[in-house]
Amino acid sequence: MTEDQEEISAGGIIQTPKGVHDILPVDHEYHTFIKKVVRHRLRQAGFRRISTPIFEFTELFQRGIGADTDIVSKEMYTFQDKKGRSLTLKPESTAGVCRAYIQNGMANLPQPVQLYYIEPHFRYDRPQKGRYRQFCHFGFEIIGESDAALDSQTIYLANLINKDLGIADLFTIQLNSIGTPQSRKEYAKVLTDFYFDKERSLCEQCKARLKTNPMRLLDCKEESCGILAQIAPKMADYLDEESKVFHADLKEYLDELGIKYVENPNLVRGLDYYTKTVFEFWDSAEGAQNAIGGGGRYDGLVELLGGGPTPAVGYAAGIERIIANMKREKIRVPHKDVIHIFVAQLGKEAKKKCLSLIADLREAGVKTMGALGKDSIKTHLRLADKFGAPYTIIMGLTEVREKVGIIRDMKVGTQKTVPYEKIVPEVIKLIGKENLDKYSAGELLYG
RNA sequence: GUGGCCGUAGCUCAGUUGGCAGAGCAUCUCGCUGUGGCCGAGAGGGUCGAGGGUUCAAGCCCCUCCGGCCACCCCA
Repeated sequence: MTEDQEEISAGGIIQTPKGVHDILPVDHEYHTFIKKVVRHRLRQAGFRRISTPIFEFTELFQRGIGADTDIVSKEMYTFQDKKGRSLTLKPESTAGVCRAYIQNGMANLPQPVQLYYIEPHFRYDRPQKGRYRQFCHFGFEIIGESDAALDSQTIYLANLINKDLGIADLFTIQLNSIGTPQSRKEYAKVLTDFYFDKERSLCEQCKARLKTNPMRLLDCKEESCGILAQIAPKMADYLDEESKVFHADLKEYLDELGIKYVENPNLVRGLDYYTKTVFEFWDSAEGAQNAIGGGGRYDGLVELLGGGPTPAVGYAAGIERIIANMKREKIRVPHKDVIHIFVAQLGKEAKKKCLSLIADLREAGVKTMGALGKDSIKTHLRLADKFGAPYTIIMGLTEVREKVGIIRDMKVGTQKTVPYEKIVPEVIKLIGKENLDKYSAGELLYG
């Protein structure tokens, strides 16, 4: 097969590349609903929305996420622009949000700065259900203040959103503290020393991890590695005093909020920038470690990216995974993609009359469809039925001549003739004022 | 990146030891020229994921690739 053909699998028909897909109208019902919940809950809590660019300089992610992490070392979509600069499609948003915080001088805003985002992200990974090369994350960040109460708020909000989505009970909150960078460095050294003469018993991957990120050895699933992890020195014993107090405070606040969590001393997280608090929402099913969301504190990131010392905490979750879970639980979401009325017409004069009638109905907030390209009453009624319209307006030459219209109740099959100018008010009465789709963007302000 | 299962119409799937590519649903048309659903008749829609090989003959056997799913890895 030639290179050209590799990306095109079916005789000239171009398909989507591996791991990406269309979001069709039925899936947008979920996306829209989830975004609505996220926006609502975060707006209530004083967060404001931010969008960072889809691509950034590669260095942002290398520095921010960590060059040795899986994300950076093997999962990024990196390319060069025409001037040879290395750019990367964003694999996550926290680094970009911190860059934006610095670049836009947000340190001069009242602290902490609370931001949220709903954005597409990209990772070159082997696809599976709920795991795609382009995926949508929502997330939020509290930047500029350090207090365990903020961490508790972050976890609370994440859990609250899950509750609104009907999936909170499916997930267990895994919680850990990985300490300050200093204490982590010390602990990493202790671990490295512990494993020094045991390297032969480790799996190939762990041998490599030992040099890059020794804490990763703790959650390896290989049997021999697992046994060693059991007797390895514990992070908790090497936590600095500050982190210990911070973690104890956080647990106190979570208890106060009535949030259940599981302490997981082996929870590490794949991104380098975390400090102290780390947490993930894990599938409660036995043995499952699939996460729909995770986050933690990253007090060093802003400084690492060239800003001043700025503590921060945040959370992010995958929308496709949330949808997969909602579907598995047979949770359906309300949506407004239903029409109120179908306008059926016969003959050119009627069609002309219907054009303004359709416009008037829509202006009044009645969701209206017509089949302007077809010319048979039978076809029109059949379409009205297929679209599930509760009412159909029928206009023919007779009605145009008599300046009336027929309103047909599709469920009962009865119909009545009303004067043309009474059609809109009559329809509104039938649909119910409260069900109208009135669009208002709010008053514009000038000057 | 490693291993396994899978790929036939828009959807769900039959297709026998290799022998003319099928069904149900959906779509469109007609029966019914201005009245939907039900019913009946008909039509369109496929290079059987792609390419190559074996064979008189391949949806079926062999190889490669593409794609989906699952387990790793990792994460959201």
